Amino acid sequence: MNNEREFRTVRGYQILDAESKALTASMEDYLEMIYRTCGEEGYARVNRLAERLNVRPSSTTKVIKKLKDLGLVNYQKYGVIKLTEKGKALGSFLLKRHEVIEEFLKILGVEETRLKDTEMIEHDVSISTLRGLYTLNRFLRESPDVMKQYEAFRIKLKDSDDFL
Amino acid sequence: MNNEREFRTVRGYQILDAESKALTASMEDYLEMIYRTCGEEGYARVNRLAERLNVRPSSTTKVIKKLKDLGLVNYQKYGVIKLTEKGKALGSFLLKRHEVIEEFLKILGVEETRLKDTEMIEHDVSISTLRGLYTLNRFLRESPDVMKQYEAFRIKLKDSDDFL
DNA sequence: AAACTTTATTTGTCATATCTAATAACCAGA
DNA sequence: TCTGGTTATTAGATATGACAAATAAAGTTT
Repeated sequence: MNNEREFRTVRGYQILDAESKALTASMEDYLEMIYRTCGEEGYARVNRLAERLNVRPSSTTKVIKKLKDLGLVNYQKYGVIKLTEKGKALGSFLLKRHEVIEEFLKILGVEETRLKDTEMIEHDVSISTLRGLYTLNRFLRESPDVMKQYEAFRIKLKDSDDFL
Repeated sequence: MNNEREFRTVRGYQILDAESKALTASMEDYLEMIYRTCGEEGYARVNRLAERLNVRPSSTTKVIKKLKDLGLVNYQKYGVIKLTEKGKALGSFLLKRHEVIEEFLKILGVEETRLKDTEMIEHDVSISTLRGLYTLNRFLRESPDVMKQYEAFRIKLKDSDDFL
């Protein structure tokens, strides 16, 4: 048997991805938040981002510089942060991705940890998985009867709980 | 409106989690692989783990030491690695979690990147999400008719593709 | 038991992503 | 225009998790 599937540590993938020039998870978080903030407030600033992301302004400055180097934002020292076209496109994808995952977790019935789970998971889903989630969301959204069956099943299982 | 949800970067959560003494993603990978390997081969060794995880033995040594400090494995220099009772319990949970996620991705129709996605996502799901996935897997597994509907829906959507 | 092979450890490096403390630039009111 | 408050940057520190190269211990073979 060649049952040796290619396992990797998470960090292994991060290194792999960094080589193919994608954003890091952290940069994705910042970009997504810039996109949100520009949408809601017209522009973004270091302190505002830091506040919304629960990090220090100094950390934010560093990341903004990287995003600028990648041509995703326009920015100069002490100024406002705005997205380039490229940044808007990416930002909009990131936000959409977030929403797809969050909707899915809502369907699953995750309440308490939904935002946290979304923020953890969003960086790690491939396009393929994301499409799958999107499709499943739609399927369940558009089939209320199935959704009802599912909810009934969930409740039924709640007591006869053989896992966890 | 107090619409200020508590956003965090991934690293933000990692730091939060580290304080509550959980394993890091990396340590989980190693522990899961030790569990697999002990199951399949009776025991684990540094080189074997390094090989299966696609890392270097030197990296492995470091992590094994940490797992030992946490009371999850028995190990001494140049020896074999075995799980403590605590380690077995955790390892078994980690493997189960892996399987739940992988089954779900299979249902979603993720093929190419299924293993990779699983390995990325598994560290990031809460118990609550995991339960949800487990339940959904069972629901779909036990309702072949719904599964068929879902597959039909997926195929129908494939052409009229309004997302990605 | 000496030589050779396999296995594992040590040491030092690199990159990411955070933080704190000190400093600098900007801006508005008196 | 000076000056105080806000905003942002810089510099230096810490932690994680990976790597390679050199070294050391253990095991095997004759």
